[in-house]
Amino acid sequence: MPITKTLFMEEFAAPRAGKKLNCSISRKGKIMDVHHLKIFVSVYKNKSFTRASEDMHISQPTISEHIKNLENSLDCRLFDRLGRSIMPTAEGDVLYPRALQLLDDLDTIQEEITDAGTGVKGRLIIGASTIPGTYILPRVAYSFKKQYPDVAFEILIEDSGKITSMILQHDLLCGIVGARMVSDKLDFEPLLEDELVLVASPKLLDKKTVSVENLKTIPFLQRETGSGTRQTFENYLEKVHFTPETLNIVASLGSTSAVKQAVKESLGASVISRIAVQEELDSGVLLEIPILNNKMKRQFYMVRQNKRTLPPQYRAFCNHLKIG
Amino acid sequence: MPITKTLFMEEFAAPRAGKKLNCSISRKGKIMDVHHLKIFVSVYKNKSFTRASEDMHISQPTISEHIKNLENSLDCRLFDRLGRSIMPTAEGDVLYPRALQLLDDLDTIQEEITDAGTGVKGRLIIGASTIPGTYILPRVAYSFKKQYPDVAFEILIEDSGKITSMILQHDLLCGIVGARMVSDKLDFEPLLEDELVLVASPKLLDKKTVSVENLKTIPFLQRETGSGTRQTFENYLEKVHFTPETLNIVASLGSTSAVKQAVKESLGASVISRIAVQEELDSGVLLEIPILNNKMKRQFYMVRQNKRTLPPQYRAFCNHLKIG
DNA sequence: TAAACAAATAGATAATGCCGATTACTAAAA
DNA sequence: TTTTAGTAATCGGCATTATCTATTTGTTTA
Repeated sequence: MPITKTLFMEEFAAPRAGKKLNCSISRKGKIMDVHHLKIFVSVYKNKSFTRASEDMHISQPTISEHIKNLENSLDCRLFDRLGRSIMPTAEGDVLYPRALQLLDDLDTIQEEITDAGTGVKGRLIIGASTIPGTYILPRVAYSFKKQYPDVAFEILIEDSGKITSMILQHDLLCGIVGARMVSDKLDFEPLLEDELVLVASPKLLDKKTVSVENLKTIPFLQRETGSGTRQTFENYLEKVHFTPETLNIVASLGSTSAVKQAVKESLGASVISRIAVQEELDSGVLLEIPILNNKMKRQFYMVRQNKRTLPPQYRAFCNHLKIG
Repeated sequence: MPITKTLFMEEFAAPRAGKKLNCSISRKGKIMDVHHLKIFVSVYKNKSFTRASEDMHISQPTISEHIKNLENSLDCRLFDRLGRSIMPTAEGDVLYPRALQLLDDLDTIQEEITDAGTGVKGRLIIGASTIPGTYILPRVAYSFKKQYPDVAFEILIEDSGKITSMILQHDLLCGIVGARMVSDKLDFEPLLEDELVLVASPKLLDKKTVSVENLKTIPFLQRETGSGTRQTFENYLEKVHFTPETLNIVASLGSTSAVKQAVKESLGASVISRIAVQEELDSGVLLEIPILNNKMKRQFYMVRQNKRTLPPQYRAFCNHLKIG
């Protein structure tokens, strides 16, 4: 979504008019470069070509040559050669402070680049599907922020399919999802295991267990296509040779909490992440009904483009997830 | 004097501590140069090495090479190569606006240098001895300012010797003096002719003319050593085989107006530029006493170091003097 | 799978940077 | 004046770098 897209595309997309052929046909083709400026500054400070050459550990003829080049590219004299000594011209006097400034700016840029590559700070946008985004990431974000206070942590919750495709389109750098997608561009790294459990309101069902076959007799609530929960469930059904179409689907809902709410209101049963219903199970509002001889394990993955370089705050976050 | 010295020496003299061996032992010895940055900017804008190469009229491998160099010198990746496309890394995103800024600054410097070499503006300090500084330059300055309003005109009045030596020491770029000095470093260009006249108060003398011989009978006021007026006068005496020591010197004074005042008060006679006493001669306060068969002509010169490059406002002033 | 496209690599050549030795010039000293 | 010392410019040559074309490698699309 545009929220995150701007992160990468803002200036990248701007064509910026003007300043076209400014490097085309200059007198000698030579352009004022950084090295020239460094030498100029040294000559100006030392008031001597020879002393500048000692200062910079290069030969005096090289200094002469570079100053000449610089003078040619600027089309002016920078120093009057007076025999025993030199004096800067008006142009030299103008150039000197600017050159110092420019070299300073260059150093600053170098520092900023280094910092951008090592400083754990800035926006950290993690895409996540419902379960990790709601029940896992907030905790992780808290402890991460404590360690790296300069990071602005943002959690973007969409279903697993949406998150994955955003990463494919470079709208997002990494995410935590509950379903793998076949793509050789993406890395999926297993993070933690979850279990889907069949839950129902005690008013709807009070059986202790069900067999797979019995499933088709139960009114059923399901998630939308693209949901990792749904995909895990369907994979499970396939594995146990149960045709999903024979389920008695009473509704398709767009979020875990919507499904949970509907289950609480006895509209049907559903399979939901244990982690998302743990509270309700503990309090007895919902009932877990084990399926005979089977568990629906599912894995959450960290997903990212395998070719993209992650900024340091993202790398730190990935480490944080694996370690703590 | 320090007033003008600062013009050339201010930053020139400052050694500026710190930032010593910062260019010494970097990984590949390569330094981020302007050309690299231009190529980087083009790649970033075009989102493609190939399109950047077309844009800049160099080959694609050259672009690859330069980006690689830049990446090495910054010790980071700037673009992730994704196969068909590229995306800037966080470092690339940081570098881009800075690089644009830096290239802009460079252009600005070029413009400023050009301007410094052609723009008739800024301080214009003209050294002058008493006569030209008092009776000629103010008029010239007025008409010059009218033509070039951006010039700050300053007249520094010292005697001819002082002005000339300041120019020799680079404390001044040009001056107008009434006496030549033998030096192969200086250019003296004749500007205008003046005449020294023998003047006295009517109370002191009422002769119509005097002979050279009669001079020793007259109480005489003279200028200090270094004065162009005095030197011209002594040259004259030498030419007519008159020994200056035989003059009846009653006082040596430090300025033309001091001498003039003293003459008015009948302390003695003196030789003064006609231009400086024209008013008094016209009104009859002072009397011009021609010396038989002789005129004391003297020349004013524009003087400057022959090796120094003059800034544009100085060149414009020199032209102005010759023409108008 | 083949075709098209983009960047990386390789090998060759031209341009440039850099050096040491020398020259030319100036200023100071003998 | 001549000599000496100091400083920048020039020269010839070597080393490095920039750039090119041709090719390879890898990715995406048909």
